[in-house]
Amino acid sequence: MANIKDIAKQAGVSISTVSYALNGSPKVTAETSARILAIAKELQYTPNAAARNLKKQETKVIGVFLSDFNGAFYGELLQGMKEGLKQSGYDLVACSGKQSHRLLPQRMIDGAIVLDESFSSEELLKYADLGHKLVVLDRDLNHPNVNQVLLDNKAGARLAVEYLIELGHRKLYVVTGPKGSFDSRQRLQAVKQVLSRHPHIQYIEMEGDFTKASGALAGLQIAQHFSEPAAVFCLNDEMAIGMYEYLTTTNIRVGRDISLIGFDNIEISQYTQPRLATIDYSKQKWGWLSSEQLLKLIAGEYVEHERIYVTLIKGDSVGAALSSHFTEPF
Amino acid sequence: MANIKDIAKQAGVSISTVSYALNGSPKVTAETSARILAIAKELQYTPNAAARNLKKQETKVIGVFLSDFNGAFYGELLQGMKEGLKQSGYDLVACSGKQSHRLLPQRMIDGAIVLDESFSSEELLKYADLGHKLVVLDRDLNHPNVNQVLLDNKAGARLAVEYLIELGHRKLYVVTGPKGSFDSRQRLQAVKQVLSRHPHIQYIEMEGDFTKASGALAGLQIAQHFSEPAAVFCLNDEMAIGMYEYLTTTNIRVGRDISLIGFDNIEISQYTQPRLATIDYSKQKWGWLSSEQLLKLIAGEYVEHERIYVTLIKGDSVGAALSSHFTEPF
DNA sequence: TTGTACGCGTTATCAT
DNA sequence: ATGATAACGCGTACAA
Repeated sequence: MANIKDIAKQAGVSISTVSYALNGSPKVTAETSARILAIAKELQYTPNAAARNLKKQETKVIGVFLSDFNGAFYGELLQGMKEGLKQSGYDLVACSGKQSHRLLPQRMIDGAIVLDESFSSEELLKYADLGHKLVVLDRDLNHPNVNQVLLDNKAGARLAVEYLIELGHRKLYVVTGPKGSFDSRQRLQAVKQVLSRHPHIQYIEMEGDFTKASGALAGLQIAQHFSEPAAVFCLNDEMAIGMYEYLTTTNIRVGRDISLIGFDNIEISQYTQPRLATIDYSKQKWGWLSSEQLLKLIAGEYVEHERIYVTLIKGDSVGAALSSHFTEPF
Repeated sequence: MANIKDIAKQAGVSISTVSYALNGSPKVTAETSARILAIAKELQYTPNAAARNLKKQETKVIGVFLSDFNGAFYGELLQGMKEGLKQSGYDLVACSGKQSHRLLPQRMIDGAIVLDESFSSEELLKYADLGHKLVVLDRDLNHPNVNQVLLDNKAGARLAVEYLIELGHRKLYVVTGPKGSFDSRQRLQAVKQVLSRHPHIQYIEMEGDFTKASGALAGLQIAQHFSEPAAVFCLNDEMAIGMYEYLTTTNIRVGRDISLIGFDNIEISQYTQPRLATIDYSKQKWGWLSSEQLLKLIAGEYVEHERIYVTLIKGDSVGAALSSHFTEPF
């Protein structure tokens, strides 16, 4: 593997001349430069990143820490991040697992975007204190070196619950995410806020973990005690899909007996019959904005926290509560 | 950010002593070592990867090049790779896009696993010639620095087609993947091999591109000209699911009018009603084996190409051709 | 154009 | 037996 020294030898010049030529500096004559470039190509020269990183104190790589690589969910997000890095000269690498955290403190990456609940906030703060630049998508973390790009979870949950209430539903199941989840906590908080203004609503909370399986399980429990039409708000689509799939194996009809709404608008949600009502937001934009914010942080620019807005997507998985229920005596 | 020099100053020793202590060398007394370690922790010392990589000529990071981050497909694969790297001291980073190819020649990674048709074989061979270690999952590439871990595509396609033929089907649609796809080519070749032994089978080839949308489109075309029960082999599940979803909106019933089989056994496939017949293989094992092979290549060990075996998963999306068709005169 | 110091950790060599 | 000195890996950038 040829290095800058080999080229210098071949060209009969000093290594600094080679470096200048390779970097397009005007300090080298066009002919010398051309000769050097030709030799570099011939020797298949590629700069050694370690040496360059060492000198420049930067790698031009940013990392994304994900809790896992599953779900069509991440695809769009990462795609958006790449979009935000286009022509910035930065590359993106995705990592998962505690092992790879070392990339940050060891400075193999110039900054990181974090979407991994299992990455503790203490650890993140430690890195931020050491000067590392971070963008977090899944927690509230205030530090000059940390920027937040968060979903407007509360607005989303409000939209969902109010939609159900408007349609006349008076019995609401909510299937939560895992205990540690920031998104789940925020969504649940908003649900409770809305419900505090509607004390007549019967509210049943069920614990899930954002997986399809936990949604199916919740569906099973609801089906077992089914007595009257009800609304179900699964705090993410994954669980809503799990419940939907379970319910199709029963007599309970989604959209008639159970009004089901999710959160995230993942790809499958538009394919269910009837279509799953859900809360939508642009994953592309989320990713794009995150990487952009990180670049600014790295550049030392001032950045304010960003918020990703959400919208309600109506779907026939949610039906109107039958008016008979209103007229029935309690 | 503290470096080894700062620690040496604090401890009143030389930097080499610090280095020895940090690396657990027996050349330093236990007390000195303990003192140094304490100071290192206090100063929150973390080695600079660039400096270490420069000296050691390795990064202990391997890269995976993917064509995109979509599809639940990659999750298990990457999970498997991580498994194969456990306790090897290596970390895994996933990349996508031509931009990030630089990580390999610039030696930011010690080797790479490639599952990206858009990464040209010429480029890969160039890197291999330069001494970089590669494992390819999506092409036939022979080079001492390249190892192949390929699916047994041909066996899978044979299983699928023979299954359909055994059930009496005499009309077969095959929906292919994109032209450049190695997997698609291999599967198609095997299909034709089997069919050459069954000249009486009516064979219709349709071009797809491995996306759900292209499967749906193929389904539309089949539905428009539907006249008699037929079998369809979509060369991946993604397309089969797309077709399945489209067909549910028509009068054509999967498993009765159209016998549908896919390839990959992705997660959704087990949830369709009726269950999608498909070809299964362990994505975990594929990933695990790939990373293991790469580690061996990097270690300079001799490795032979590996093959991932496949099995047939029967499902009610495939039904027996009605015997009436046999007794009918031609 | 060129010489050279620098970034930082590793390790062989030399001195105590 | 301990520990210090210095060379090394490679590219960058300033001074000469």
